[in-house]
Amino acid sequence: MLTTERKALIQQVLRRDGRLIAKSFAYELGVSEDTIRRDLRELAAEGLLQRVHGGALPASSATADYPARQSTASSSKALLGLAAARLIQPGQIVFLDGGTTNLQLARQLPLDLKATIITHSPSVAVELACHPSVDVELIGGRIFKHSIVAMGSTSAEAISRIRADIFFMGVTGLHPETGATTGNGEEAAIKRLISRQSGETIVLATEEKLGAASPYQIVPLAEIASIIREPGTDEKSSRLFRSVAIKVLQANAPKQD
Amino acid sequence: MLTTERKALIQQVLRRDGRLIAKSFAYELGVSEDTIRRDLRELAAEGLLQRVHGGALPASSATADYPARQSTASSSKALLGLAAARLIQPGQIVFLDGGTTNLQLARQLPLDLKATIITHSPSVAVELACHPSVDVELIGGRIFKHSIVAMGSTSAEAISRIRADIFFMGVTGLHPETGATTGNGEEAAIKRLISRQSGETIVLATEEKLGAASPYQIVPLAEIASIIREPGTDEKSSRLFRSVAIKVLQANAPKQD
DNA sequence: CTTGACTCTGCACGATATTGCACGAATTCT
DNA sequence: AGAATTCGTGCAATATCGTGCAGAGTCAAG
Repeated sequence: MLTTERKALIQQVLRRDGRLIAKSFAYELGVSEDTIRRDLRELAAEGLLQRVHGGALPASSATADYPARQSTASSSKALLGLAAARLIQPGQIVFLDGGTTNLQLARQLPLDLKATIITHSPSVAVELACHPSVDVELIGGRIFKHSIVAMGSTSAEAISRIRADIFFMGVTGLHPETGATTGNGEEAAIKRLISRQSGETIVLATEEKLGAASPYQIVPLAEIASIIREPGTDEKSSRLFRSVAIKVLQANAPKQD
Repeated sequence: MLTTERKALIQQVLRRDGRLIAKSFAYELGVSEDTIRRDLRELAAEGLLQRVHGGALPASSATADYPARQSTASSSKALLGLAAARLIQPGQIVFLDGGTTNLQLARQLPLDLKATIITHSPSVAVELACHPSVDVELIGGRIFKHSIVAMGSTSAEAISRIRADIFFMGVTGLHPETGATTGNGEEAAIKRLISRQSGETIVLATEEKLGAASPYQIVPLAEIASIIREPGTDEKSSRLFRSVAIKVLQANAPKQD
């Protein structure tokens, strides 16, 4: 049994079961617990999993991660959402990605907007169900619990039959060289597909995502039409993106209206 | 059971139910109350929940949202949901209809249940996204805003490719002569389709629906396997349904556990 | 072919974490 | 007020962890 092989297996088990018990896994593989523990320690050092007493959990498991992010839904995301919502023209077909920022966008849609919103996020669909005039088209598929969106072949097929005018894409990183990135390979593939089915792709980027990079590339920067950033973001990075012909729009500071 | 995992579970239950009883949760997990109390204390120290006598509540922010959910979830629907959740065997494929009663059902699924839940209700999908062990398959389609479920030809096509073991169907009327009925023709058609793709169809009926009829028939009584009714419902009507070979199960009255 | 450097693995052992129980204090219910 | 829970702490048993160390295997240079 190769070390690398074993480590791959560990990550596979984590993805499958969402947990790994050091003791039982060692027995299963016929190696000592020490070896497994060593593997776990090393993988944890690389940030590939979360080491806990007794075994390991996925790095950013569905168990702890999403709700934590949910609570970070700050007012800046609402501002981004509002700025994005204003870009939508009546009658357009808009694809809304999952994630808290896009959920904010859904919440900010003008109540008199007539448009078709397509989404693979059940949360966004629920949010829009009480909007009086937009049509909502839900993409089905297997629910990916980490980010609560539909994924898999069913989703991909449904998406491939649709052409949207705008895609508001959620990312976890946006970097001049690595482009738009996210933390999951399959997720990246789905986003890429949606992006290519859409007239233009717009990224809503909170400050911490600008200049950051995650493991999986969705698309290179060239395929992104615009970036909407928070007010107060460092102007330097914006210039960097503008230099590759991307529009960088700044969300307005809060105003009394 | 890893300690970290258990703590994550505690927070999940808190988000799901809005509260946690130390004693019953300890029993549910098969650990001592001391262990749970210790966890609660530690989580409280991190500000992740609010410790109260007998158990815990979500950390302040979410507390406000609990009474809201509590009110929409009348206790009788929760009871119906619980009774229904117990009918699901591990490994089964279950189709969950939309509606508040089925949302309750989703909320009541045992945390250790391994099954596949299919639904065309984004609300149910969101609710189940934080369930640790069920797979969730979302049916896409145009969102019908009145009942917040996906409908239309896309949904019908996706449904027709699936065979489920059980279908928990929401209805607005259940009458010995008109059968199961609902208020919208297209909705009735979709429910009928799901019912015919499923091994058995089970209706969760709150008291006001028994003996009532709505404009559109979904299926005749003969195609319904069981009805789950609230405790305290008039026994006469149950006999009527039993006479056409339908099992009528009664949800248990609340018990102290 | 031999030697030496290197890696991987399993074992030993002290350190640390977790758990369940006991018991008195605090809280809630009646 | 009195009974019944629930709570918190101390404690002992057990499980798990991390580290140092030695043997086995690998590989490349000599």
